[in-house]
Amino acid sequence: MDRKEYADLLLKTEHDYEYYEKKYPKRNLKEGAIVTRLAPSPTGFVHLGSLDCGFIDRVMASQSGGVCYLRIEDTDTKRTVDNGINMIIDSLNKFDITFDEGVTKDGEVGDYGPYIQSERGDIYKAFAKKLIIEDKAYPCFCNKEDEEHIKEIQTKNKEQIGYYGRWATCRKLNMEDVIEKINNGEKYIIRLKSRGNPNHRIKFKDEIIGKMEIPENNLDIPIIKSDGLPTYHFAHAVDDHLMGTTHVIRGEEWLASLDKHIDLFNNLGFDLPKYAHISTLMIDDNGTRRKISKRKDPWADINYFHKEGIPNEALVLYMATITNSNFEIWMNQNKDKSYKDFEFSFSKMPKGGTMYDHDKIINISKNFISTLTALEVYNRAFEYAKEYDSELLELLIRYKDYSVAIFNIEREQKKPRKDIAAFNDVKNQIWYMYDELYRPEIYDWQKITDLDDIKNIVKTYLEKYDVNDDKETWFNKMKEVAGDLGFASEMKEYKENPDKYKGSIADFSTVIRVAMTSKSMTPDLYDIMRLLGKDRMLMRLEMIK
RNA sequence: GGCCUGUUGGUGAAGGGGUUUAACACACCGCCCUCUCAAGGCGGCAUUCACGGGUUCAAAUCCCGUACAGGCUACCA
Repeated sequence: MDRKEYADLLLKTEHDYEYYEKKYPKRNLKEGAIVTRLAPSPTGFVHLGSLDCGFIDRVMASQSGGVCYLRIEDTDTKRTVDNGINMIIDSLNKFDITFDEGVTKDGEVGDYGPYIQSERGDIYKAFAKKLIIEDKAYPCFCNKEDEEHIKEIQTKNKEQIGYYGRWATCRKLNMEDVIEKINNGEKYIIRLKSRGNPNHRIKFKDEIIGKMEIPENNLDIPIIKSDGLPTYHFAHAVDDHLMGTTHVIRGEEWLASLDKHIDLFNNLGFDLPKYAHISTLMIDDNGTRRKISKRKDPWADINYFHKEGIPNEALVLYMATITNSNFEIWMNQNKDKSYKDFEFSFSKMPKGGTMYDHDKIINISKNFISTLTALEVYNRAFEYAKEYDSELLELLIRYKDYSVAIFNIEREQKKPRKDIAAFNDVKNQIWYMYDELYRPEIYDWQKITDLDDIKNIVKTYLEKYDVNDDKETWFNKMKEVAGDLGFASEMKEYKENPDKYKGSIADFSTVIRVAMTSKSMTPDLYDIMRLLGKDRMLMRLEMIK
């Protein structure tokens, strides 16, 4: 039996690797264009880290005039979830991450498919066969127990752990042994026959981390599992070669397997793509840093931000901010531009580990919302309420114009109000504007706490108040009434002689503000009063008790 | 244990031999403006870049060691 027949016996394939090499031609790219890919597993949720990676894939491909495609890595059949693929596509789309090629909701786009790994079984096997024929791979019949046993001895002897060299017993099997075992129906996997020597060091340059040196791989890593599907490492080498990926952008946790990937690319005779290992998103957990996890950190799932009412755009801006530290400075100088106009670079991406900063996201969100028009805020609040707050939704529907007017207070101007940090905060900011939710409240920290005094102040003022007053008149009337009732109408006068007065104009207006809104912190009182109207204010006066 | 990576203020971080009396942002604290708050303006907030040694006229920046942190060490990705 020659090696070709031997390989055929080990792995049945429809085509050989030459067929696939021919089927997928080299890409025609313009100078400097890069090809990136996002390769998530359809496990039923999208990790914040995947979003970050997808953001970088998209942005780096776009700005170079290249291609960014979506590949689905579902070789772990135990973890794949129904509809997981659509979920990934939908989620990513919301964050402005779209793909030029690969898996879409209506089938696949592009010349390098299939883009779903579970549908590429024949391709992986064809390349594994190539390795077997060239004596660079071999079948292994060891089971879990055998490997555990090896590991135990290795640990005791303080030797390198793993399947390699003299420990790799199946490596020594000759063709006859193998054929006999197969005829006996024994299960097997295919392993790489590594010729690496860990005493040799490979010089390598990562696009982000820069120069580094790692020992050569000498482990006979599995490339085809017993279920016939490839391991991540093997699929990575075959796919990224065939699909023409120029830049493999992935999480830092993969850095440790780089030696294996280099070994694989060399043995397969493929050119090594460029690598960019992006730093892991970390969280400060009681003083120690750790990788964010979906179990412990709710925000690891990007749906969390939707529930919080944080706009997708804000999260994208946060991604941009942590991707290149100089982005934030640029953005502040180019407020009218899109993040897509910024030129991101690998060299400015963080090394090591990026701290997840929720305060920063809130701040970005607050600034972003402040740039929206009143109607946009209304629409977004509406969408949010539709899912999470039926009480607010009802009010927004019943009083649409009124609500838009509320959102418009101090909004559409050069320096807009920045009170809404996220849409889950909307009700907390404006509830008192709706009679349905309004509850009167008087606070003991107020300068004036006597109920009769308060009622008298509000009543006297409301008698003079006219909804049609312009702002200046409005304020002059307030000063006038304040003066009549023994308050200082000018702050300066009050500061000079505080004992002469019952309080300042500020104290006076606080009485009105609290009596009308039951809050001490509100937007512009003039606008609020115009929206409430005299009748409703008189009603609120009656409610004081 | 082994291998890889990192360590700059309250926080995220910029800076990779002299232009750093260490950028910027967030947070915090003052003051100003002001009908309140928010916003805005002004100012404060690291005598110092984990520690020890070395190279150099000169180090946060280069080299070595130590400590600490993280990642990987699956027929998971």
